Amino acid sequence: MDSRTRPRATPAESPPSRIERLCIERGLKMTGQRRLIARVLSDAEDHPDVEDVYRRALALDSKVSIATVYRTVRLLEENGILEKRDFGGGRARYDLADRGHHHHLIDVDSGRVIEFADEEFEALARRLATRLGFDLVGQRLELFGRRPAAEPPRAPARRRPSGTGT
Amino acid sequence: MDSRTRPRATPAESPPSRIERLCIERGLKMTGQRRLIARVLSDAEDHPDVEDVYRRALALDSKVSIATVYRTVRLLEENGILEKRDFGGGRARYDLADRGHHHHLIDVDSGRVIEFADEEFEALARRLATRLGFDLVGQRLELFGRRPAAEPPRAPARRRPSGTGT
DNA sequence: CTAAATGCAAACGCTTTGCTCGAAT
DNA sequence: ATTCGAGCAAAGCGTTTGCATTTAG
Repeated sequence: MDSRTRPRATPAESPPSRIERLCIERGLKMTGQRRLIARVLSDAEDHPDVEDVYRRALALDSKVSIATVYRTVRLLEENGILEKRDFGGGRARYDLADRGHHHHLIDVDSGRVIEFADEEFEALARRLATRLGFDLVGQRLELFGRRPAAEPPRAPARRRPSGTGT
Repeated sequence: MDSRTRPRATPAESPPSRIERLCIERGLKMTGQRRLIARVLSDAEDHPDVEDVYRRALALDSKVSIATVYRTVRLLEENGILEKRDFGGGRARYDLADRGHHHHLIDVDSGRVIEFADEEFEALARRLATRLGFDLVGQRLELFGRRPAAEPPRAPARRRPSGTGT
């Protein structure tokens, strides 16, 4: 609230994040909190859920409400900037849309998420849809895996494995 | 409450449903409502959500609470009798576990769900996991498709397309 | 200046749970 | 008789929304 945080005075503060640029391109009104959220998401290398984004945003500048994060994340999704993912467990996760088509392998022991893409799978998916009499308009592939027993899994990680991904 | 509904007097009422048999095998206590829910699920050829099950159960005998449906469905899942599916949209859907490994194609216009299985995909999934350094312990494949424009889709069916599937 | 975004708290939809009463074994 | 299930209503969790205030363009 005082001078230390310096809300949004100098626009030359820091270079616009990738998402911020995309927002401007699309003519979205850029508020301080949108810029903040845009940065958090641009910098994210994982698949944060809304609360992750909220926490990281607070850590950077502190003055966003979770409602705004929800609204912004939805706005970005509607504008094709973000993609909403559903890995089960209630929370929605997000990642940049322009990272291209990819799927996920979830390490069931650590909760870590690995991205991958595969041509062969794309082709197979299309073939399967066709065989069933449909045009493929979307797909979702998730693999759940476990590292082959090298060391005994120390922490089965129950609630909220989130966080680290990639 | 009165004689019309005849709660659970004669055990010879009707032959036990498949799920009821499985429950008995596993030594689960069989109450009237469990028998009822077991029948609804055994007869279901689609992927009902809890409320579907609840409604169908009420239609058959009327005297179950939705809490019991939730509890029973969870019990059955924990006993490997049911599988919980998440097709997005908040509601969990269920189907018999012993229908074997299969995947789903969701008709995005009608919400209808088509099941299919594919050897080639299974093999590919295993290969992908291996390539990433994991043992495959689970997978989820969903295709979203649209019938090639033969007739214009009459009802885009937004909320709760549920119901018919297969 | 005007339309739109934010914050806050209340509302929401699905699911779970605490507690008491009733039923299954 | 004893243990476990059922019913009901309240609570929980992630997400959305109404409304008054602030802000971007």
